[in-house]
Amino acid sequence: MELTANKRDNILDASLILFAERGFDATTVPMIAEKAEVGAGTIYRYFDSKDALVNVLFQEYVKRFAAYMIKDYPDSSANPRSQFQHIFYGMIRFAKEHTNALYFIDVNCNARFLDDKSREVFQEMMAFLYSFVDHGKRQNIIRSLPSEALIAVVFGAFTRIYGLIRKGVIQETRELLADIEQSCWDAVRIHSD
Amino acid sequence: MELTANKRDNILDASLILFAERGFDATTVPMIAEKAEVGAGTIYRYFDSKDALVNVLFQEYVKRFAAYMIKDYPDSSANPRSQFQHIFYGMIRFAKEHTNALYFIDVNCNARFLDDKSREVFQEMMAFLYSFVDHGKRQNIIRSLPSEALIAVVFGAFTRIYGLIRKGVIQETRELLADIEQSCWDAVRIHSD
Amino acid sequence: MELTANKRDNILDASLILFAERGFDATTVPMIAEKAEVGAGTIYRYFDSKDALVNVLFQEYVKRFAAYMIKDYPDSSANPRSQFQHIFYGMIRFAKEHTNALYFIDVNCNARFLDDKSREVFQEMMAFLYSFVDHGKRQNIIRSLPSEALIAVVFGAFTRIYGLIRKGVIQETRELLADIEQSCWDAVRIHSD
Amino acid sequence: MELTANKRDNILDASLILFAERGFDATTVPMIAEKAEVGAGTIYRYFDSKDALVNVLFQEYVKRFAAYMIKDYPDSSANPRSQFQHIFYGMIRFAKEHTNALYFIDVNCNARFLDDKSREVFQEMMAFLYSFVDHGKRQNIIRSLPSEALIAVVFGAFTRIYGLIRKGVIQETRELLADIEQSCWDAVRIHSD
DNA sequence: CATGAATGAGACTTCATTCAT
DNA sequence: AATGAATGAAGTCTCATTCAT
Repeated sequence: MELTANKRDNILDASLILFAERGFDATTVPMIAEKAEVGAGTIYRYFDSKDALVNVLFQEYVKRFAAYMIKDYPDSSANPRSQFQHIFYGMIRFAKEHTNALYFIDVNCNARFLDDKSREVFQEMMAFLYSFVDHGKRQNIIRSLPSEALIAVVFGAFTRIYGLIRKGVIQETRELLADIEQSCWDAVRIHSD
Repeated sequence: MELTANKRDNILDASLILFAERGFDATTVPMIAEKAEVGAGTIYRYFDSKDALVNVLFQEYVKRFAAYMIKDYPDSSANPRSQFQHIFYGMIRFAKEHTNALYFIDVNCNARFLDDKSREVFQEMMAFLYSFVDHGKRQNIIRSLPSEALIAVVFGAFTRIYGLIRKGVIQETRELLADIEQSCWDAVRIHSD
Repeated sequence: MELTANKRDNILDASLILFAERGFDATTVPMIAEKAEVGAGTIYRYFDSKDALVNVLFQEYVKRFAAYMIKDYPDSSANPRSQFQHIFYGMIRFAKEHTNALYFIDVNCNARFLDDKSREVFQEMMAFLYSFVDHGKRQNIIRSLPSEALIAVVFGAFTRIYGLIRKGVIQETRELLADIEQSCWDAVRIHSD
Repeated sequence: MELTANKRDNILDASLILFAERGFDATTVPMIAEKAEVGAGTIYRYFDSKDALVNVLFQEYVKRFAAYMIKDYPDSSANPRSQFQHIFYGMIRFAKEHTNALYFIDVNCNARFLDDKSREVFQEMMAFLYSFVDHGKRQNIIRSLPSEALIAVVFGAFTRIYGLIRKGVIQETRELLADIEQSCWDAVRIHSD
């Protein structure tokens, strides 16, 4: 009868689009229901509350995002430049496939509606990035700024860029992405000149 | 009667703090009234609606932000490096004095509740940045990426950094800010090495 | 297949417990289904609606209650004292075997969800009690108060007592029940002293 | 502008009528609002929730009920007969002035929605009745049945009678009330014959 | 027959806005 | 001019009932 995999996924997909477009508070449960093509009550068969829904969504995508970056990550013997490239292209792949998700994570990673589990999952992902930055700093290849700041610079720049792509302001070409990658690397690395 | 400048400013100040802390939709008019120490009805003497209030707030701070960057801006004969520095330290001065405002502008610059006037004011500010970037690109000093992308990188990085400062994660020292400025410049400039 | 008599009885049993514990409006159909160990939809194979269910339940137990009192009832030549005793011990037997039912009937005998049939069945039972009271009043053995009032006194006292027993506040001993019976008889009979 | 004392009282009055007529769960907040002639939202200016409202109502009337019985209560040197009469006529006065309240207290004194405070207030009232019963039992004037049972008999009978009066089934005359009082006293006293 | 996922009407509650004071 | 009590539209969530399996 249903062509789509299942209703739970429809609800999550619809939520992601709406939360990214309008924000959590401006998105109503009936809006989600309509876009997911389910009854409003159905949402409560899959999620305890609107809050629970947004937390599940956050956790699922943060985990997936982490997976994109961690998969095939060069081991610690690799040089930070190639590690950075790996991470950055993982971010790009994730952003390409889940454009709204990246924006959603970025905007809401400090939201008051996130529960402990969500914060924990987010911190785990950040921990991975901290370890990369620390490694690069120890090798005198990455600037000796606070790790949080370095990550913020790259993450902030990257999500902004994908915001522009999402809105169609700029075109996502292989060349552009390579340039942005270089630009971000230049922002965090130590320059010899 | 009142010792404070006036009620209108109290309302704007209270709104800014709450909108930055909780977001527009999660902030209620009575919350604003309480923090502003006025009656809820009083807010409607100064602003037509909650929407009108947030638009006035947005416009006032965008204008002020622009003013910080534009004031004493080196003329077009100056080199892009010093222009960038001027702009960046203008952003820093604004962020120092109006921490919440910067975050508020950043998060809401695409919000659905902004009216035409707000979008226009924001675009005016952006236009100033475009002109700077274009100038630098013509001189082969700034990378030949889309201007929107270059601005996004700097703005994204900068607001993220101030988010961390606002939350107390990192300390705002003269040294840190200089390093961040250099980092952002390295992100947009063309490298000779 | 099933060891229990049948699903219809399971549903009625579960309903009785829940309606007595929580009341009709605070009992949900899924609650009944769970306690009856049937699917929620199954309830609608046996009863047209939640309202129909509660009416069937009410009617079945009122009829059974009446049967307990009427069975072996001393004929009209018997004296009212022994008739009263018969009725009272019928009530006790019913209450012992269907504690929840007595409370359920008592609380809901004027409920808005009862249909005409239920009211009729209840009135039939009351008619039997009226005839007993009238008989006793004609013999100057029962007080010349309105029959409704006399029945209310005994019924009110009795159900309250069984409420206490149900909750475990007092112990149901043969002696206590005899005392209560005497107490209730003293409430309705004419005293010679 | 308003002729009625105030809206809070209107809300409590309307609630009492509806809770008595339909029960707590079958009464909706808009129903209360309509009967109280206030907006639905107004109810929440005076009470935190529907639950809070019903608890306030319960406590207020239980306290008032206790006051009716306790006022001018004959001291412990008085005989139990006159004490009983005092209590009973206190109940009658309360029931006359607050017919719905008595029924409401009676039906809901074990309701799941009552909070600790409500149960406490109710127990305080019951404690007064226990002390009367115990006093009478010590003097061999009241039957040596559990105090809970004796109170239940009188309370059960009395509320049932007032239920009939409320519904207009029987007329509330001075004579009837005197007879009922005697009847209830006969139910609890020790008989010499 | 039996099930339980799905539904949507309607419940409780919040909050932007009005208006009598 | 300033207030805050009052409002009711609209939000989140529940649950009696249906129906495809």
